[in-house]
Amino acid sequence: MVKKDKPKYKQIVDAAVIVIAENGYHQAQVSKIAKQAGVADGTIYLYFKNKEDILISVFQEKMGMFVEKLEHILTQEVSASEKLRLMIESHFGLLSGDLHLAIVTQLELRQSNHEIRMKINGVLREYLLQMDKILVKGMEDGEFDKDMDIRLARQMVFGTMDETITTWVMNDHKYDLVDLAPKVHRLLMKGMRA
Amino acid sequence: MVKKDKPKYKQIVDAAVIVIAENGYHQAQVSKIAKQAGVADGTIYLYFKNKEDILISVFQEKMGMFVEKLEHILTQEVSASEKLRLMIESHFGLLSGDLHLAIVTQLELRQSNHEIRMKINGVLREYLLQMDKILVKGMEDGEFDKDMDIRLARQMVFGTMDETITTWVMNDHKYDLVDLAPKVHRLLMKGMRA
Amino acid sequence: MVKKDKPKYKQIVDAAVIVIAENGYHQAQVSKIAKQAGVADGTIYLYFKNKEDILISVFQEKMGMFVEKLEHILTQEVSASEKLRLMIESHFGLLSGDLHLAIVTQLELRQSNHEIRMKINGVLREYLLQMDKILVKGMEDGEFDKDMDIRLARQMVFGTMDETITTWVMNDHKYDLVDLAPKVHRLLMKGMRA
Amino acid sequence: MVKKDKPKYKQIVDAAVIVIAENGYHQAQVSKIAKQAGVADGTIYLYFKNKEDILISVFQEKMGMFVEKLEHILTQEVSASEKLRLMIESHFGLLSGDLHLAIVTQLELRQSNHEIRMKINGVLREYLLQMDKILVKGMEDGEFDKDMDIRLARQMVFGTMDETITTWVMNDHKYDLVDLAPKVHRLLMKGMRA
DNA sequence: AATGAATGAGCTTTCATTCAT
DNA sequence: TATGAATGAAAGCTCATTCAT
Repeated sequence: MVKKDKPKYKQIVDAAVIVIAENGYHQAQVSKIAKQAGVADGTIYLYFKNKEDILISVFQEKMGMFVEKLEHILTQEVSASEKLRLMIESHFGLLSGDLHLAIVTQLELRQSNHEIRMKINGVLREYLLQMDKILVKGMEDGEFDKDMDIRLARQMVFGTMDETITTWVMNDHKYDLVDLAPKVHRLLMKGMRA
Repeated sequence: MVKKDKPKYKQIVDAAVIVIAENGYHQAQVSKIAKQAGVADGTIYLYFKNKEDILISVFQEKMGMFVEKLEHILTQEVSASEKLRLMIESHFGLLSGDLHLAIVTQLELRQSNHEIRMKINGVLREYLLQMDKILVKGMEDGEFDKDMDIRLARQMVFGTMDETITTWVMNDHKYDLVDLAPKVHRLLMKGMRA
Repeated sequence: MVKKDKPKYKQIVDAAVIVIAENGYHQAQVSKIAKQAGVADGTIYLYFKNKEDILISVFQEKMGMFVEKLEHILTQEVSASEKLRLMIESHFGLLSGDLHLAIVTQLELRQSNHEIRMKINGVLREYLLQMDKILVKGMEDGEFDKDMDIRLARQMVFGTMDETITTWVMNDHKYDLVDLAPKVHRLLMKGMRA
Repeated sequence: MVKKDKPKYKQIVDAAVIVIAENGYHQAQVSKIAKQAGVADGTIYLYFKNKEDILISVFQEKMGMFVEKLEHILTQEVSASEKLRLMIESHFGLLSGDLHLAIVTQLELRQSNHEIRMKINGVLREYLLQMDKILVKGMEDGEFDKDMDIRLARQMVFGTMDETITTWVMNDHKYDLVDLAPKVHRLLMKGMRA
């Protein structure tokens, strides 16, 4: 049984999300995370190399949920456009359902230093690669414009989603994020349609 | 002559950009900025209230250039689509021409704490308001889809640009950013066209 | 076991007395106190909220000895005049026995800022209240002048003692302070006698 | 014409008293004193060696008034007891008439460092020497107890006065200080009477 | 495995003093 | 004489990490 499977590992990761969301990135001290997790400060270091390792693990563990959902969507027998819609909806849905997580990924974790952000980007890459598969499929099937620059298209899709979520978080979740999914989908589709 | 017009004010702001770009946000100590600016540590405090004030001033001073360019574009007698193209080109151009600034705005300044980012967002808002004017104009003139949600459209435009620039910065400016402007414009236009 | 009972608490308070006495109030840096106490700088902050808290604690801990002695004297079955004598003798004796403490209370701690001195005065008040009990008892028993203004009498007693001790400290303890107690007692008694 | 006679010298000393009284010793920066005096920071250093020199000068200039009054009292053809009464009354009167000065001498200046306080004590000595003359005269004339220890008596007189004034200042001058003079005189006289 | 007391490096800001004008 | 912009040394406090128990 590896460390990641032990109950305290997840306990600490979840505690980190809560502490960061409630206190902000710069006020999320290791001792606070330990207290929230119900363990001693020193115990943290039996499961994580250092504080940075906790933060990256938070992103890995949680991003994993997004990748899994996306992989599931990819196996479905529907059009690329529909897959895109499902992805947006699922992405918005996951964050709507965990406000702490939304705050952490959209606002707080972006305050981390260069090195951590680079490692986070490594984790994010996997998600973007899956996203690319939808775009490629759509172009092959003639649903999306064959002349699209894949990278630009991906940046538009991800940039639009990201900007939409961040605005929603910064407006204190005043409106329903998932309700926006169809509109965002339609807007993006118009841009990419063949 | 107010403080902002004195040569040392700009000297320190420019030094801050260089130091933050080269050392990262968290390694940009006041003493480093002072040294780069060629003044004593204490001199900084004759021109800025505190460190936070330096960082916000960096954003204000530099963002000012973007707003000015955009205001100039808005006065031109061209179509909304053409204005959008000019905006993207000008935005990409300014950052291409100052790699330090690009690093600072796209990566480093986002690591600042909540309070500073809120103030930065205040400055950014002005830019987004100008951007909205282009979108509204386009919708009124029948160039852009009259049924667009302005906020979503703005998020798509800004999100796409932002994501494109950040990717470029994180890839060490390996390719020419301005060259991407027409493609980004075309992609966004397709999405917004009437 | 509360913080005040832990050995390091007293260790740090005692170190503070020595450092302040030997270096002066304004040269008593936290790092010096930590070094003298044989702990790390950070350890100080496990036992004290901040530097101010150390200084107030010094006064509280040490003044506590004076109050205890005085309370003991008050329980004794002797005349008010004799209690006054015992108080003066005991007060002079405690400071004679700890020259560092004498310097700190008579000279250095008075250089502290307004806020600290106000808190110190709070501690001192308890001592003065006990002192008042002696004066009231003496007036009730007909030993002291019944028409005395209690506040003025207390100011004479405390002012004379304080001035006597301060002069002794500033003269580098050249003579024996306790030897002066009977004379001071006689002088004060003459002033207050019925 | 020496520096002390120039108008700016007194201007700065008076400014210092006001600034210290209104802001507290530790918030009385040189620049604040300069501003209050209506001169440039640098000008201060044309009249005073350093900040310490300003503070000592404040005490010298103001204490001079007390010594002059006392010298005048000494020339009068009255009993020692009456001289003592005049001294207390005049001392209380001068401070009652200049609340800023009272705050500065009784509270703020005592926060200065060891060195400054030593120099202040030098100035004070002159006053105490004059005070001794009254006590000696009283003992020679048989008004005061011939067996008194002069130093102790002086400490009682000065300590009582000082404690009385400080209490009055700390109680925000709620009552009239000069009104207390006769009572203080009577109390001290009882203690010293032959 | 778990604890938590102890460590100590690191940084912003103030302000007395100087000196070129 | 007078100015005031510039200087730069100095210190309290935090918190990630360790390690003896």
